Amino acid sequence: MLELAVLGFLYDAQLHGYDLRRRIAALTGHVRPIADGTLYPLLKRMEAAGLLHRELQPGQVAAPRHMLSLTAEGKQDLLNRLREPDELFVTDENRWFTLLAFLRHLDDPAQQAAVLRRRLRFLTQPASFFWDEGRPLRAADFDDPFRQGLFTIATATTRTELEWLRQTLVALEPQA
Amino acid sequence: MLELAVLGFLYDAQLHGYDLRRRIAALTGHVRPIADGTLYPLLKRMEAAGLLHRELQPGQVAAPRHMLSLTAEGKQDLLNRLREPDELFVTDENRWFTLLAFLRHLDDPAQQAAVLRRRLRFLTQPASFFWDEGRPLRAADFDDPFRQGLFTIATATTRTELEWLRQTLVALEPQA
DNA sequence: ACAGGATATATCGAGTTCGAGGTATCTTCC
DNA sequence: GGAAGATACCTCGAACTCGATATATCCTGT
Repeated sequence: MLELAVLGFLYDAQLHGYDLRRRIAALTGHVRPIADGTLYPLLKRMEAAGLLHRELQPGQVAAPRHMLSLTAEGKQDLLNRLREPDELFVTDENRWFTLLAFLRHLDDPAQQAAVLRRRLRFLTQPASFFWDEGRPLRAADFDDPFRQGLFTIATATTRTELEWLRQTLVALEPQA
Repeated sequence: MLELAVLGFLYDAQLHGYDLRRRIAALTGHVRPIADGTLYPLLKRMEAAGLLHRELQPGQVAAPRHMLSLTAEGKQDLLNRLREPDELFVTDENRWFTLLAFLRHLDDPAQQAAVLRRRLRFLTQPASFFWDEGRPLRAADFDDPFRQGLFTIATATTRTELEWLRQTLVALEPQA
């Protein structure tokens, strides 16, 4: 997920690590300020893999910045990840949102639609947070307000997303 | 998060590892079937820490089951985690949902309300997925449908949750 | 003049997680 | 009778993440 976010942000603009870090923190939900010890080694790995290019820009504001940009290979890698995301990116809320943030980079509406269809398929499968003997439990099966809240929030989210998905698919698939 | 889920499920009933694994997979969103290699070592660590008790139940259905239950210390540990969750459990969607699933075990309505208030405080802070020069960007700042969808879904979710939080707080805090 | 905080990058060790592989039993279907 | 698949547990190495620690500059307030 982190790699996708790095690639996605750099597709638009050159950034330095510190800036990248703030943007990723905001995107993944203000929520999960990724550690220095995670980001900088990741950037080195990605540079070593030929996805990133690094350019030293001495003393702009404070310490010298390492301006990062995508190589041709890095751009291609981003597009591949967007076109054929791992199943986890379709099923996991956080990863799916990260993918959505950058799906516009995938230039072909048909390919964008195909990704949305995978999410649609996932969301329309029967699901529940709790099961008893193979039977899915519903909000009415609980008397505590917290699990009811869980269901209330999840249901509202799913309904909103399904509505958006269907509308957007109509716009992306002109005649079908 | 995993530890909280293990403690939460075992607070209600004895379970064996395999069953626990299915329940956790369903709760964390069908989405993230945790690996054997994660769960079993975790259970061993928790047993070594005195949180779990293990009892061998030979050949019920297939291989012998290790029925797990909470020790007194394990129950206390769950209640502590629910009463004073780390900040990440308040801000990260997945963790917060896990916490919500078991908040009923915390018997005191005042303590439950205090936890909900922390979430309320977090959700009412200004937030955005994207920023430009310190200014939060809004849905209208984007012309691609995917980022607009991101905002649409997030807004709907937050509104639903805020409504639920406020209603539930009224019920939990009788006169205040 | 100097402290504190933001900017900016980096490394290291400890702890976690994943994925692949292994073992064994029971049930179902052909 | 045998294969396949679900049940049930386990270990190991590779990879990753976090938190602590370090360094250095610039800006702001006192």
